Amino acid sequence: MPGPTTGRALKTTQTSLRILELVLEHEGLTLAELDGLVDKPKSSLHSHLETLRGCRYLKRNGHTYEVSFRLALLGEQVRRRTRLDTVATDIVTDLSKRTGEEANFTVLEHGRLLMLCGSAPTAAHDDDGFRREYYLHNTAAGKAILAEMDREQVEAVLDRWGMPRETEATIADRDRLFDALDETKRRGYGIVDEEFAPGLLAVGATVHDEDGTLLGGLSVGGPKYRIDTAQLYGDLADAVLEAVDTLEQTLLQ
Amino acid sequence: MPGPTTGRALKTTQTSLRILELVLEHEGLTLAELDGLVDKPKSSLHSHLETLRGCRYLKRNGHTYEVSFRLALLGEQVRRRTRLDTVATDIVTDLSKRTGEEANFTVLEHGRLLMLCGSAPTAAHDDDGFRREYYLHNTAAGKAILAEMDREQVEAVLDRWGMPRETEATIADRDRLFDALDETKRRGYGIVDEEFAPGLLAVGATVHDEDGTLLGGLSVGGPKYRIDTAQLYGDLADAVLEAVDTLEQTLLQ
DNA sequence: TAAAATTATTTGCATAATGTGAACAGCATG
DNA sequence: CATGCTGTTCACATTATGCAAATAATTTTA
Repeated sequence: MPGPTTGRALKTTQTSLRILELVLEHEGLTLAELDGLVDKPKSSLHSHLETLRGCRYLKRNGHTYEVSFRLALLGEQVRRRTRLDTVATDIVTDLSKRTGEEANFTVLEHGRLLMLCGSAPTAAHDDDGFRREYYLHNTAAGKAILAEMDREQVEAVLDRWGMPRETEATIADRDRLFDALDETKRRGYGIVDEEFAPGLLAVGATVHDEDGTLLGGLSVGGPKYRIDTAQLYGDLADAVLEAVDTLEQTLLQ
Repeated sequence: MPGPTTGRALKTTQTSLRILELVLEHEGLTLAELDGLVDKPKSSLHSHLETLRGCRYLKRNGHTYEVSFRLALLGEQVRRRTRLDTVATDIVTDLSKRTGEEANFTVLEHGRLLMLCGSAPTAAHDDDGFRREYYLHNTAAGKAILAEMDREQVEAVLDRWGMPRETEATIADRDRLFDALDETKRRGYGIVDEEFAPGLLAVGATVHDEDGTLLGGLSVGGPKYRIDTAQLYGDLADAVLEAVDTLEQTLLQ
């Protein structure tokens, strides 16, 4: 599950963090329950849990472990560090109002998209227990991002995360994806036609740093019964590209 | 720095997490800079950093490491798990409006108080880089909480966290603290008179679970020039106790 | 442009720290 | 009172980590 690292990966840390995430995902676990989820002896799990507790990442009520509120505070620190969050929020709400559809801003990290701000989490399956974390191959913004990477980078992303099917329409074949990405590149923005969720159409485009670094993506979408093709490639696409522009402009102030 | 654990503490995990927190605190660090902060060889630090990156807790731009946004998402998961957050927010704003002073709700965790919701972080020194994390011995809610613990538990808290001076008035002596706690117990709520910040008066009381477990504290406070003693022990104290009551009532619905 | 300095990364080795399973303890249930 | 269940401890084997020095990559300086 942990990704590639330069140098030597510390397995102790890896399993500790995996356990932390399991506790978060399962909203409180006992040692015995964890024992069923992880292939390690109880005594090892015990050490990890108690170490995480000692470091104030976990706490316990009786026999069940829970993630500490401290994690929430630490997380907010991360948000506060950047202007990105507040700036994007305004632009996303504006984009949503203008188009009448749901909009969101996602950040590219480790080959996934994390929703920083936007409408309520979409219909996506809660596959990793977290929501708000998306693949690149089946999202509008994600495809726009992949289209900007060179083949090598794309392969690296796919190697790490695969191409899980979300719907019937999800592109699960590398060659077909590369074709789609060529098209995306020519077009200048990404499209998903029910590849992410049944009945969902969306447009997405990439957002860049002041020095051209890929930050993430902006996207709008809605149900197919409300949006037709002309709109998707027309008004909606224009709105997204315009929003990207204002966002990038605002960021370099 | 890590606290006591039952069982064996995993040092690898401990230092990994310490490094994570250092990166968060210092808003991006290079390996070389970290080398100055932690007493470990560069090669070890490298392994920890890269492991944390592999697990998507850190990312890097060039040579500087930063904490991933993912931590923000994980943190939000923690908040979303509980009703406490939303319920307390309403009551805190109400309390603040009624009294005209700043109010906040803090949660007890690992012998510290974490501000879950409330007015902007108070004038406290940013001693652990995080703000929003308070000691028990020099806060109104904290003293109310300590007053409910038995001596053994109080000693444990003090052993772990000490009694750092925040101001001249901060109680830095155990015996004097225990005297103050006896008084607090009789009174039914905690008071700080410039012990937390110069010129700041505050009242705080404990908040309990549906089954009587200590959850945290609610408090109101403001500058000395606006609040006199009669008010502090009168209207303000009453307001806090009333707010605690509604909060607890709402929680068990 | 070359040399120097600064940074990150790799590697082999010694050893400490972790993984392991079995034994122990603590608690509720029947 | 015994029987399950839970979590906790322990001694041992082994592996994974810490370490220091060497290498590589990069930037700075001359």
